[in-house]
Amino acid sequence: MSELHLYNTATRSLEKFKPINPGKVGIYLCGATVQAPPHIGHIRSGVNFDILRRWLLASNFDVNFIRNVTDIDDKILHKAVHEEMAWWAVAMKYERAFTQAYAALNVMPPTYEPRATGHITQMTQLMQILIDNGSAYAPGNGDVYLEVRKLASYLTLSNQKLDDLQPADDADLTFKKDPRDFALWKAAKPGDPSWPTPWGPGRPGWHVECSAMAHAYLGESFDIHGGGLDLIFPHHENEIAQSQAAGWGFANTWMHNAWVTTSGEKMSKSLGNSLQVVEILKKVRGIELRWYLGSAHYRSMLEFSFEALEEAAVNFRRIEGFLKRSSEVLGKNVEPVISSSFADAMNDDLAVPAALAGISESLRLGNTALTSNDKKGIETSASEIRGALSILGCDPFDEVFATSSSDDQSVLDGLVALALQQRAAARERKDFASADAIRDQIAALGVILEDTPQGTRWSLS
RNA sequence: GGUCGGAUGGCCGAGAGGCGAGGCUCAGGACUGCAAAUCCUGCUACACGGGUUCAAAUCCCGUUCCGACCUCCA
Repeated sequence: MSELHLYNTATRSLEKFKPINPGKVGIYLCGATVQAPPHIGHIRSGVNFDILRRWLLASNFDVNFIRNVTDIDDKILHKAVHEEMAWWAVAMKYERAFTQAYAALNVMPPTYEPRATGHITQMTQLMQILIDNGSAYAPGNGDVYLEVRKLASYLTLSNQKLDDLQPADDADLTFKKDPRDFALWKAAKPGDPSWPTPWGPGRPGWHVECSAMAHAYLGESFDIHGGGLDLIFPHHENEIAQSQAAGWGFANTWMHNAWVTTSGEKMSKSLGNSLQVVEILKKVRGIELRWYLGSAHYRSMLEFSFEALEEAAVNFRRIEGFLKRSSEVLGKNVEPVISSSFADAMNDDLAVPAALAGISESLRLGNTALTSNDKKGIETSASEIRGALSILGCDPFDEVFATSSSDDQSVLDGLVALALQQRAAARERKDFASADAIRDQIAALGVILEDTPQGTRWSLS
């Protein structure tokens, strides 16, 4: 069996994964800043790292998965004014939207989901450490800044040089020692929410919450830190700066998922090209959207189109159809099995596309076995496919995807069976006109029939 | 200006010196009362120009085009 290798952004290379504590993995994923409903780019990140998590679990690791919610920032405050709601109501509204989207796509709830506003104490402690050791300064206006020029290793993740950065146009040097120093803490402005600190009332800057919360739940050093590519700079760079200036080792492996793009461009609200998860879910099921988002390699840009989405959905239904037919023929749901080819692909930096090629092969063999009623062959293929789908979070037998209640189901089963008896009788007497009429009529109601050597099977369209 | 990524068949999407990834579409065939489903066969691509090599989509040099980040971003 191969061993897990992951691409580490920090070293720009594929590395063999070595957990700090044998058998355990600590992961921190930058979750949502809850200031708008999630679009499919946000949820792709959730899906990609959920696949990582499921693979680690399947590889017998004990996974501590922390995904934060940043529930206080400039945009949330702006949105609160715009929507005429309290800032905390805005944050909760969109946090729920994210939670619903994660659930619809079968993204496992994190081990813990810390909110920034619940960790002001930890942030204050971190800032105190940084001020005490001279890494940060409070110039007296209520802000606290990190002095980036003092850090020898600053910008190593993004491989940039401090002097090459374009200084922000609006950098205010009244209090900052260097325009590139960033705010750990922002002094309270009238009307803004604030929390007391030794340096005055204020609210967190963007980056400090992740350092404080990662430390709180994962310790000074942990295994994997993840997020979108666009977080490399400044967010992750600044997290490293704060944490390492405090003397913490911080993350060993940095993983970044690529974006969902439209017309080659990153999704964003300002471009008007963002696609909300709730909108897409009107066209395909959650499991199908997940299949689509998870099917590309996590480090590759995924160029969104409705055609590609539909193609992925059709492809998934084909696999799903095989599993359902298999369970009918075998009279049971097969147990998931991880094939060695699937394991090899996943161990190679989560090479889902390569894994998918293996699923196609199993599907072909499985369908052939189904035709020849080779029960052993059916079970082997179905098990391997189900095993792969369970890691990808797309197992159609997973109870989270169950749609109708068993009561409704039994009524439906009975009614369709009645129609099938009528049609079978018509076919028996070679009255194909009547048989086809029955098929057409129930097709109009959304029930699709397929005649097989084992009899007629039906499914909802 | 600095940093990072990309360009692969009609479409989607892997690969990273040699063994035609895979899927979708399309065409033909098998099976079938018909349909559906399924299987089989066919469709041999790597932005451009040089170079290295027995061998290049892959490595090197150059070019074009596209995108991202540079303190709001998944």
